[in-house]
Amino acid sequence: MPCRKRCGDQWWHGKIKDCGYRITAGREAIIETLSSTHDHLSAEDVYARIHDRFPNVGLTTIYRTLDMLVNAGLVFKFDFGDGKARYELTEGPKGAHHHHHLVCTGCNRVIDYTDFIDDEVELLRRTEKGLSDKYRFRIDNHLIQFYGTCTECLAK
Amino acid sequence: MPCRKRCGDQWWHGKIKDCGYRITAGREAIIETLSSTHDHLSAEDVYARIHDRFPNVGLTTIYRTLDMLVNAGLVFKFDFGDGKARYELTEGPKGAHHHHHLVCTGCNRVIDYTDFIDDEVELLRRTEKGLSDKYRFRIDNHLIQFYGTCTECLAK
DNA sequence: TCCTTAATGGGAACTATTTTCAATAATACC
DNA sequence: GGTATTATTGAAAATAGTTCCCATTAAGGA
Ligand SMILES: [Zn+2]
Ligand SMILES: [Zn+2]
Ligand SMILES: [Zn+2]
Ligand SMILES: [Zn+2]
Repeated sequence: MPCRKRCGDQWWHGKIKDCGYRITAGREAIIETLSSTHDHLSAEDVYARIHDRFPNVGLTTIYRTLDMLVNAGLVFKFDFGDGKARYELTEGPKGAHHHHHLVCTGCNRVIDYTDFIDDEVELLRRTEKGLSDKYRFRIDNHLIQFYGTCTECLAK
Repeated sequence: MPCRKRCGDQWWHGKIKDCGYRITAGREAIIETLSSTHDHLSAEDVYARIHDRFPNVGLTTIYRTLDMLVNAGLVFKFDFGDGKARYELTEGPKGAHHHHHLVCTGCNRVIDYTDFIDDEVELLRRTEKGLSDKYRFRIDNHLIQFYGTCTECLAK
């Protein structure tokens, strides 16, 4: 039986209120779903995971909400090349958990990695500075993905 | 009036023959189109640019050919978040012209940059090595994109 | 030249996403 | 609390990019 009461403010309430958005049960469910996994969920995936407890949250709302969350900077939208968009929280209750991706072109498996991030971040900072100066571009975030073949697919 | 004769081998003929693919007029037109621009063309864009001279090359063939070229490693497929895939040659007659992307989330403009690539490449090499050892993943290529707002959109 | 088989195009099918619109519910104000 | 305002909503229809199907064509090897 789902809790429909506002059981105290959540860590993300401020962030979306600041953008002028309202807090609704659907949004609560969607963010909760995203924050309870490390998977890279599609809109349909989110729908499937929510539908049991919130049968009255439609797919349209999922799309709209995810879009809104991307706008508010709470969610990052990816494309791994399989025709559907994937979504991931940019941060959790405990703060950001920044990572990059290793994508298998054989089976579409995606590995999050945080190793080597330190060196990368250092370089990225310099690159961002150089790029934004040269092209007069305000850089908000970046996407780094390595494509290749995973162990399982190599075995075939 | 289009030249339908095989006017001598092109630089890419070997690459696709080696993969067991045949040389056809449609494929010739598609690769020629990709190599004559630095734009990031969608399948429909390619179709539009070819259709005058090759009215008998259908959209299906464009999709199929682009897919095949991605397989053969001659073309890279991107997603800039506007719902359609974009294609770019990985190399030209004179060899690779590797670059990364700066994507404006306001107007979807895309800037290719090659500045700072040297530092990046050095780091990427190390990262790739580390990642492929740790995750036993064979890395074939990478995608680096910075997202932000371009000068024009900042002015608004 | 002939034969095998990959490649083709046109339309239909498919799939992810967006739009529309009347109904609902979250916030602001009292 | 009660009410007004206005964002949010779900369902169905519309859209758009991409893939499938299948009878026909043509590339490349013999
Ligand atoms: Zn794999
Ligand atoms: Zn991830
Ligand atoms: Zn812009
Ligand atoms: Zn490019």
